[in-house]
Formats: sequence, structure tokens, C-alpha cells
Amino acid sequence: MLDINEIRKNSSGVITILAKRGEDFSDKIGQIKKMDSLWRSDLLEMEEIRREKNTVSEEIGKLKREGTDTSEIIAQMQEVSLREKEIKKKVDETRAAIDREMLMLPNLPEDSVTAGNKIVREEGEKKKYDFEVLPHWEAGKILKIIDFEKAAVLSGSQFPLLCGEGALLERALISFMLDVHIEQHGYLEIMPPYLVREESMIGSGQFPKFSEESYVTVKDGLSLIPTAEVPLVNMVRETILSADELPLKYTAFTSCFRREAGSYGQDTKGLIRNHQFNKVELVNITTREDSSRAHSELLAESEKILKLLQLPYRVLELGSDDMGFAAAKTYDLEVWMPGEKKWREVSSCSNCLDFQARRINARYRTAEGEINYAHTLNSSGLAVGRIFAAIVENFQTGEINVKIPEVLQPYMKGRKIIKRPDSTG
RNA sequence: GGAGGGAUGGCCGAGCGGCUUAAGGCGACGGUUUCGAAAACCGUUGUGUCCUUUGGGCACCGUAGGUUCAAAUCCUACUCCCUCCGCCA
Repeated sequence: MLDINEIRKNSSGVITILAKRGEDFSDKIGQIKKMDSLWRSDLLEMEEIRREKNTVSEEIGKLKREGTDTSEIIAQMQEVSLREKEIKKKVDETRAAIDREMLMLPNLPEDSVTAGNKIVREEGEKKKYDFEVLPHWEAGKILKIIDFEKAAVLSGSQFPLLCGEGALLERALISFMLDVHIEQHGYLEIMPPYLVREESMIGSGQFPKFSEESYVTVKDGLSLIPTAEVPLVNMVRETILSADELPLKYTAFTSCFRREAGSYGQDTKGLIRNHQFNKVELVNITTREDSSRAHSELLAESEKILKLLQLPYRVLELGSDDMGFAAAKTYDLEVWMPGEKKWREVSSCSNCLDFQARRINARYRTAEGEINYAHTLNSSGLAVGRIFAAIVENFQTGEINVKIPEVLQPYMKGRKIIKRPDSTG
């Protein structure tokens, strides 16, 4: 949520910055501003009435104790009380309308962020192949480690089903990623719930705007998490942290669930865009002074996984028109897929500044006793299914076997290669 | 799913509808004392919001309504936690 003071003080500035997202918010901001000044004048009136009520009520108590007749003054106060009720209703309604609108406004992109994605750098080397690398879904089928037909029978299209060494590879990747973040980057591992309340989805910014994207249970109205960012960020809901315990660094492996409404027909093959996928997520909660440093660190931590897996990738700085709702600045990591011959996003590393913290009321107290909103950051560390696909393509051999990257071998019971079941060698 | 019990400040814990702007204790912080410390004593001790901001007002006792001139206190609904029974990985 944006700071309403910014809209009061400099609404045209807010409109200009939001316009970088490619949407015109001038009507909405104007409306909010109008409602806000109405709210404030009504609030003033209501508080004046309450002040009168409080003093007179106290007076009545005294008079009654003295045995004085108070029926006249009570009759007067009945009128006042009625008036208070009316104006309170109006104040509450206006406030609710303001909040509704405020929740629909996306975060302000940072000054440095402009339209259009920028390639920051490329890391690792694309291997040369003296054969045609198959896309992972074809190789996966031959290797009998992915079975989309079975998945479709169970759940419909765009669900993954891994078997045998495929399932083992997925599990190995999860353990490997978690271990790196826990042991080398100082993260606390969390296993959060996959079903969360509506407030949690609002808190991290998925709701109310993107409710179409989520699976919601019929009886209890709980949402399946689209990312572990949701439970991890909400861990500090309604808390005042102490500055010296920051940054908090949380990591979690979870499955993620997305309806992908409106993206039918895109990436229909393979593990790239599924309704359910696995991800290891990183979330940092920190101070406003520290968040920029934390952002670079987070990016490096996500990159570390790609480096260790020896996958070629590039770093993108996302343009203001392409960033997520809650983000002020975002880097994407894209891995090279030699089978598809495409760069594919495997991590999105965002600084949300105090945008989410305002929604969940997460604050910290400085050594001087000042209370500020915390800053929240998140990064995929990484999207497991897409890395699975990247390995199947990047480490493919001419015989359509898949070599296991060295760092993963201990997690694969020492296996060095996944061989096609019909191979002779 | 059924039956009970509960929710008050950082924590514990009082609180017959008006003398509660929430008692008392613990903790924390500051001070007195001391060579220093402990103890003792004294003091301070939440969050938010609005305004005409050296100041003032309003709100907050799980949440939302209601009754009343007046609600932590009475009524209704809900949420969460605990105990037990049943079912269950």
C-alpha cells in the first residue's frame, strides 16, 4: 500500500510515477484525494461530538451520585448520540472506500526504473552441441521421467507428473538449493502452510487485484499459495521488530499454485508454465537503510545456485511496465534453454520497500526508539521445475541421456547420469 | 463433527455500567545511594490517527455489530487459542 500522505502532498507526482507502469491512475488518485478530504472533515466533526459526549457523560455520573435530576441533560445527549451515530457511519464508509481503492494501487517504481527490460549481464557459457538438443518435454518423455499424459488424466492440462529418477532429480534440486541458502547464506528454513487466509493474500499484494489467479477452497475460502512469498512475508504481520534483529532471512520450499487465467495457449508444453510447480523462495525483512544492500545480496544468493549448477544465465533489470504489483525494483534471472533455444525466467528478485509492510503492518523500532515500516524483499532461489528443464536440456548428451551436475550428485545417491531406459550403454 | 473453558498493555494479572484518562506485580529504562555492584527507594514505560502541533482531541481491553446519556464490564454474531470425546495421515 502506498503512503496516503504522498497522495495528499503530491498527487500529481504519484500519478506521474505510476504512469511508468503503463496505466493512467489520475482518476483513481483524484477520487482518493477527494474522499480523503471528506473523510478528514467528517472525522473532525465526529471527534468534536465525541469530546462533548465524553465530558457531559462524566458530568452526568457526578450529578447522579449527588442525587441531582439529570433527565433533561440526558434527553439532550440522546440527540447528540444520534448525530454521532450518523456521522460515524459516514466516516466508516468513506474510510472503507478509501482503503479499497488504496489496495488496488500498485507500488511506485524506483526512480532508476524506466520502461523496457535491460540486460544487465550474461554469466556462464552456452555449451556447443554437435547434435540437436531436444526440448525437455521430449527428452523427459523418452527418459520416462516426466509424464504429462498421466498428469492430464488426473488433473487436466498443465500439471506436472515426475517419475523415477525425475522425481529424484526434483527432490535433489530442492534439497540442494535449501542447503546452500541455509548453510552458506544464513537463512532460516520454514515449512509454511500451503493454504492461507484472504488477509495474507492481501498482505503480500496478490489480492484484491489478482484474485482470478488463485485457487480458493470452496468451503473455507482459503487460497492455495501462488508462491511461498505469501506465508513468509506474512510471518511478520502486525509485529514491531527490533532493528538489531534485522535482517530476517527466511527460505522455504513449497509447491506453488497458479490458475494462469488468461495465459492459455502460452507455453503449453513442458514444465515452463504449470498450474502447480515447486519453488524455493527467499524472503528478507529488513530496515529501509538496508534494503538496497539486501537486494543486491539476494540477487547474488539466487545467482549462486545457477553458478553452482553451471547453467548459463543472464540478469535482467525489469522495466517499470513489466514489474509485479508490489515491486519497486526487480531483477529477473533467465536461464538458457538449448532445446527450446530460449531464455527462460527462473527467478524474480524484487525489493518491495515498505509496500507490503504497510499492508501487513510490519514495523521495526530503531535504537533511537523510532518506529518505521519494515522493508520486504523476495527472490526465487529458484524455480525448481524450470531448473529441472534447464538441466535436462543443458546436460543432454547425443544419446539423449542427462548428465547430473556435480553438486547434485550427492543428492542423487551418487548417480552421475540419467539414462534412457532403452539404452544399451 | 460433539462438549466445555478462555482471549485485558512487552509479560503476568485485577477489574459491582459512571470516583478506571485499566489496579497491582514482573520486566525494561533513567535517577538517588555506592569505590563499583546488588538490594532499597524515587521516577518513566503501548499503538494509531486527526487538528488551528512548545499544545490539544479522538480511538484501541480478540473482531464486528447492538443496548445506554455513559461499555473492558450487558446482549448478539464471528474469529482464534486451550481441554476432553469421536474420526483421521
